[in-house]
Parts: sequence; structure tokens; C-alpha cells
Amino acid sequence: MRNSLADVVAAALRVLDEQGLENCSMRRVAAALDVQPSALYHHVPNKQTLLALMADEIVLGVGPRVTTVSGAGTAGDPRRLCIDLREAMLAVRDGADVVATATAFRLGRSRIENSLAQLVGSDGARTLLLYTFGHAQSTQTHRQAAALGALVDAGAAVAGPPAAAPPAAASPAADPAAGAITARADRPAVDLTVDPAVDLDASFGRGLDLILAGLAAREAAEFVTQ
Amino acid sequence: MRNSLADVVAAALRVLDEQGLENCSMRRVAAALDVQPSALYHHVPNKQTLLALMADEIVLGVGPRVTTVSGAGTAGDPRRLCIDLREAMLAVRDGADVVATATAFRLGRSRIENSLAQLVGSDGARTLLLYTFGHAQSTQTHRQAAALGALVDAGAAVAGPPAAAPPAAASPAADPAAGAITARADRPAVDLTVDPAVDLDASFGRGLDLILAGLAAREAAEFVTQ
DNA sequence: ACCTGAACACCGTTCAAGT
DNA sequence: ACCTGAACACCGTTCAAGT
Repeated sequence: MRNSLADVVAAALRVLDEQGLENCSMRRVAAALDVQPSALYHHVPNKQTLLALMADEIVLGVGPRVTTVSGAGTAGDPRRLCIDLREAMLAVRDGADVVATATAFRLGRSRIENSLAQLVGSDGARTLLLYTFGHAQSTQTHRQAAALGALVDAGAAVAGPPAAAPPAAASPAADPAAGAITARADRPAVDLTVDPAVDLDASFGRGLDLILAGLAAREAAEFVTQ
Repeated sequence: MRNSLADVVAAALRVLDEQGLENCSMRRVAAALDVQPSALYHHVPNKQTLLALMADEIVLGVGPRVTTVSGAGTAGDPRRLCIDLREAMLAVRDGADVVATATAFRLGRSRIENSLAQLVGSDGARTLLLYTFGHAQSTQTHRQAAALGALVDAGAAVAGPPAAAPPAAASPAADPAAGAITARADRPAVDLTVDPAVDLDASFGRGLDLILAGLAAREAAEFVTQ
């Protein structure tokens, strides 16, 4: 016996984290295992299935915390669950895309959506889940773009009038009016990745609170109606 | 003069809608224009830029409705705007993925996020926007999987014990406990695409209302605090 | 059970060259 | 300005065959 399915999934996750989703090919996963590409098809019927298994692995540790210790982490906090989910996805490169896509297939039947549903009902669960996916995917894409832009941007100063929309990655300040202000300082553009105007972790928390406030308001309304 | 940039974008959108994102290759777009693949690079520096232009086109008509006619559509309704945005994305195959990815690059600077921000503030805007993206992407992926599963599923009845997770598209009822109940009726599984347990359009509306309720609650709280 | 080797029908992008 | 033709370094998947 040489490689197990678990080996394949683990190798695929390594490749994903190191090279990103667009470079996470069956051929590269095979290479990481020192094996021919065709060997993977003994373990997995196709790439889509492998991606689904990777998604399961990424969110494996995420679930309701049933530690009955009184204190910070109360049992079954929906806010905590969403934050944990987001962090698990952000922990591996392009993890949000992989998990969101795989979960969409089983919409309404995923383990995490069910956990959330027990805490806040099915409408609240789906809203929280899909908001979390949307925010995580945006965060991850935005950060990668910023990181890539920071590498490119010394050479990208003046390139002539762009006939249409400029390539997204090249121009951090996409607004043409702001271009003249920001462009062409001699200092390297250090703070692109940080971008204090958009602290995405804090932004996520505020959105979460907004949804939870909506749930609380609904509960209060139902109480009055009774 | 033969093809303009607009021609290229239009052709790309046609290919996207007919063949889906994974088949929307530069080579196929070129073929749709009766042109060599290399010709596209006269209009566009790379595929990513083309996708961004397609995204802009998909959401072109979406914006605050400033019709001052008293009645159904009041000026600048955030709920209407999100629904319009979602419908515009769902109207073209894989449109949600394309738009969500392109918008992530300009997070905080997109036209639609700004429109929303004027109505509900920046936190509310981002929450609504990213929830809308998350829900639309899930909806679109789920529907495509269901449609695909409906084609396959006659032959997919019994295939032996799946060592790990089964390919997502093949098994509509992923829960192993539910399998014995649902599996192997002689009738064709007609209602897979409809799936009344998950009416995703209504689901989206309820989540939207939840977020808007949270915003209203926050406003009320601030009013009290003053 | 797990893998090799070869093949098939594809990709995005570059570049010299044409009109 | 817009396009061709050829090339480069890749894809996912299949299939007969080996051990």
C-alpha cells in the first residue's frame, strides 16, 4: 500500500495553501506525492470531489463549543461559530472559495448550517452562513490582490490613458480622480496590504452584530405579538 | 477596423452565459468572434481584465432608482437595490462568481457599495453587499448542481459503499441516514431543481429583512442614546 | 490495491509577422 | 489598429498495462 485517500487530500491542501486554487492542479498534487497524475484517479473520481474533501478538512475543527465552563466562551455562541468558520477558511489560501463552493452543493444540509440553525433558527443560520462566506471570499480576494499589487506597483506608475477599465490588480486606487493625488511618490507603497480604511476583520464583526441585532429585534417583536 | 473592445466583452458574455465560467476560455471567446486567440490580446491585457469588464457590464443597470413617482418604488430603497443586484447576477450563468470576484478587488470603492452606503451607512452597505454576493453565489452553484444532478441521477442509483464523501453532485440527499428513505424509487426524480424545502429567492428576502431589521434597531438605539 | 505511460482534447500567453 | 500562425508550458481525464 502506497498512498491513501487521506494522503491525497493532505497533499492537495498543501499545494492549495502554497500555490493557490488556480495552480492547484491534479498534476501538481500528483507531483507533490511523487506519483503520476493518473494515480490520483484511483482515490478520487474527479477534481471536484477532491475539492469537496479538502473543504471538509478545512472546516473540520469548526463547531459549537460545548465547554460548560462559565466565562468567555458560552456553549453555542453563533457569533463565535461564524468567527471560527471565517478564520478556518482564511487560514488556508483560497480556502473561502473552496469551502463556499462545496457547501453550496449541500445548501441546507451542511453540518455548520445545521449547528447555526439550532441556535438562531434556519433563516438566521442561512443569513449568517452566507454573509460569512461572502465576507471571507471578499477578504481573501482583496488581500491577495493587495499583496500582488504591492509587488507589481513600482513598475506600474504611468502607462498611458487606459481606454477602458484598468486591470484591477495594477491600480490600488481605482478612482481616476484620486489617481493624480496618490500616484508617483518615491516611497514604496508599503501600506497597501494593511489599508487602515478597510480593516476587514473588524468590518466582519460589525456586520455580524448587525445581523444578530436583527435576530434579537425579531425575537422581541414576536414576544410582543404573543 | 474589425472588432472593438465592446465586441470582445459582448462575445465573452455570450460564451459565459452559454457555456459557463469554466468553459469561458480566451480561445472560445476568440472562436465566437471568428478570430485567433492571440487577437484578443490587442483589446485586453489578460483574462482577468476581461472578466472585470464583463462584471461591470453585468451590473450596469443596477443602481438606486430615483423615480420620484409616489408609490411602490420609492427613491433609494436598499432592499430594492440588493434584489436588483442579485437578479442581475443570476440572469447570466455564473454571473455571481464573476461579479463578486471583480468587486472584491475594489472593496469599499465599488459604485454599488457606495450607493448602498449613502442609504444605510458603510457598515450596513458592506453587510448587505457581501450577504447578497454570498447568497447569489450559493443560489447559482446550488441550482447548477441540481440541474446537473437531475440529468445524471437515473443511472446513479446504487454504486457500492462510498469510502469517503460521495461526489456532491451525485447525491441530492447527502445525509447517509436519509439515504435509505429517499433512494431507489422508480419515478424519475423530477423535483430536484425545484426543491420546495429551499426556495432560495424567498430565503434571500428573509435574510435581507433580518439585516434591515438590525439596521433599524441600531438607529432606534442611537435615537434613545441621544 | 495502487500505480505507470501514453494519449486525447484542451488551456493562457507571447511574439514575430502581416495588412 | 487589428489580426494571423506558430510556439511554449501547461490543463483534466481515460485507459491499457504493470506489480
